[in-house]
Amino acid sequence: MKPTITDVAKKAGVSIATVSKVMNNTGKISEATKKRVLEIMKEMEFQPSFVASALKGKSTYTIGLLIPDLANPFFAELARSIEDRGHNLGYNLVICSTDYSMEKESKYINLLKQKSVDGFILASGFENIQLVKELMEEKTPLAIVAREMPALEVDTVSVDNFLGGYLAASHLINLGHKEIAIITRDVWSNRERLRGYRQALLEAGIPFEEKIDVVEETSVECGRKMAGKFLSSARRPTAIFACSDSLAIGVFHAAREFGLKIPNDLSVIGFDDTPWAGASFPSMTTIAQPIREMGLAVTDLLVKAIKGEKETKQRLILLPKLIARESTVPYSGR
Amino acid sequence: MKPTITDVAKKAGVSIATVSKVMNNTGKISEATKKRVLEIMKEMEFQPSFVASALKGKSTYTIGLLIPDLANPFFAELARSIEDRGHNLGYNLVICSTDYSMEKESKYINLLKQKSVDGFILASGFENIQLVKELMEEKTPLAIVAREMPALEVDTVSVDNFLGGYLAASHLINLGHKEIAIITRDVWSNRERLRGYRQALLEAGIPFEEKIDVVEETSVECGRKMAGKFLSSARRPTAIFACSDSLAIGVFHAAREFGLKIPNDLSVIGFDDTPWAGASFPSMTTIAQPIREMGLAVTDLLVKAIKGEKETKQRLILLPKLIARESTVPYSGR
DNA sequence: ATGAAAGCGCTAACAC
DNA sequence: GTGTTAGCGCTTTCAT
Repeated sequence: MKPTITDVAKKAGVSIATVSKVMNNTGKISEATKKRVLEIMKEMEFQPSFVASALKGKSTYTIGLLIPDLANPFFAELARSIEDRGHNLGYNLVICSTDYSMEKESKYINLLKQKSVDGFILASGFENIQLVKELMEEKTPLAIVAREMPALEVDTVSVDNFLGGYLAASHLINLGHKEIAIITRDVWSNRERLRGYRQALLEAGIPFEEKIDVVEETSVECGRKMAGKFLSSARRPTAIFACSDSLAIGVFHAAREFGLKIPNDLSVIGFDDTPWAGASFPSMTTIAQPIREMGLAVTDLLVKAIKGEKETKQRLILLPKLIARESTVPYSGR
Repeated sequence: MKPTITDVAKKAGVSIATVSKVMNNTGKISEATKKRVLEIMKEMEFQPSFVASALKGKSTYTIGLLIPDLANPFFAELARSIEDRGHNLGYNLVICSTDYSMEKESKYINLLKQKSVDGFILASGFENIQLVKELMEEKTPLAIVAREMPALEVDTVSVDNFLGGYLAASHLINLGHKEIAIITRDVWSNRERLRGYRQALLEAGIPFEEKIDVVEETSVECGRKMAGKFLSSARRPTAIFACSDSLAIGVFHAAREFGLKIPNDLSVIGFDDTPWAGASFPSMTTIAQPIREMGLAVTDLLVKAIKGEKETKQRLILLPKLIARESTVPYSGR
């Protein structure tokens, strides 16, 4: 069996209290005993049990991350950056994919509470606001990322999705496009992007003709199908703004099916700047989210909350950036 | 504070032992008290603490997953499938990215052992065999996925990488290619693919001319650079087998830089069948790994081991499949 | 500077 | 059927 604090104490000829103090660097102990105990611990390969100390009310050094889908490159990257910062700060990550299901959200939250995680990071797509409120009332440390909850006083790191949509549409408008379609999804972030898109059209005096398509799922296939609808319509758009890179890839496919060349026959802009964007052909113009920075920042926020080092809550809004590549060009008549 | 077993016992007017028995459905209790206790538990929203029961030697219902990089689509997908099956069986997943570093491997293993995870799933890229041996000696439940450790008696789920390499090379050979280069990486899975490639060449009587390039990292950029070397060489290959889809995407880029059309001037085949493969242009011929099946199977194996339901260890080898798309065509002279 | 002892919330013998 | 009790491995007062 693994050695326990009692084994160490016995071997060192001291009490378990002394060993505990040495481990935690608390209380007063003579240099001599400290050194001896430390040696014995090394010798026995003693590893204190987190479970036992957690039971005494200390941290589990584990944080729960709830995201819609780990297999989605955006969330995978986000999770990775949270993992990195977490590990640096001594925390492990339990990851749960919710598939945008409120049922799973509350199931996982409850489960992780039973496991005494130190806190939660809730990522974009977390829909159950009521649950968030309950967590806050219980004073469970909590931070939100890639999502905003305007009505709640909660630490948040997000990207300005409105600006992102605005940038995307403005880019196309500046290139001379007037028939600009948008493919979006009915989730919070996409709704903001849509607002930004509308605002840009409005400012440019382009009539807003409901060239909107709402997909059920953020997938290449959905993007393809929806783009197909646009491309087969009477007045087909000269540019399409897809609210995610994978949707945009779907647009690429649809364009090929219709014998349309990107970017000459159709400009396409995506969102996220996942690796796909740079790897596609032609390479994709897109709106980059500072994913890594978001992950790092939200982890710092949560850990500070866990440690009680913070007084005031904050909202950090990072700005997206236009990455102009090859899939968008000036409009050149029909 | 959250109610404890004592609170419930008090309110129900029974002993904590009774409550415990009701919770765990053990021992003998009258239907009447059982019902009453259950009601009180619901009423108080009592959630038993995993930490406390773990301290008594029971499961933590947490499994540790060690993978090279969560942000890599292959591993993200694998992790997601493990997560799914794990959740169905009542387990949570702590994910640690090792970046192929033995140092991180042992750091995370130790940390998770302190946290009393029930078992480990070690994915491809786990290099520290010695560490695996130690875990086995300690009887820590353990399973390996997407990787083989031929010398170890350990539950394993992997894909036949040799066959994968063989399939890829054979496909190109059957298309009439004779100058077939390979871009690979010095990790276990890729070494096997290389062996398969060599075997196919051997059988076809094609002299093996060391048209091999070993990259340091599985990235688009590395693929691009390495392919560049081949394409600028005197006798440039007519086909390239890249040992991963991202590497293959790099080859796509390089080809464009050299003014070569895929597939007419150069056939390219990848490995993994990540979403990139279907989404690329032209769409990529590749070798598909049954990622999801691997994740499910390895989780089942581990959980059985944790529960002590299994006698014998096993190795499950799933077979890869050629997905023929557009990036490979028959060789048609220069 | 060190140790004895009282738990943290729960499980599992064992007694009644 | 139900309750008493002794821990699991550790932290933390409070004596000494």
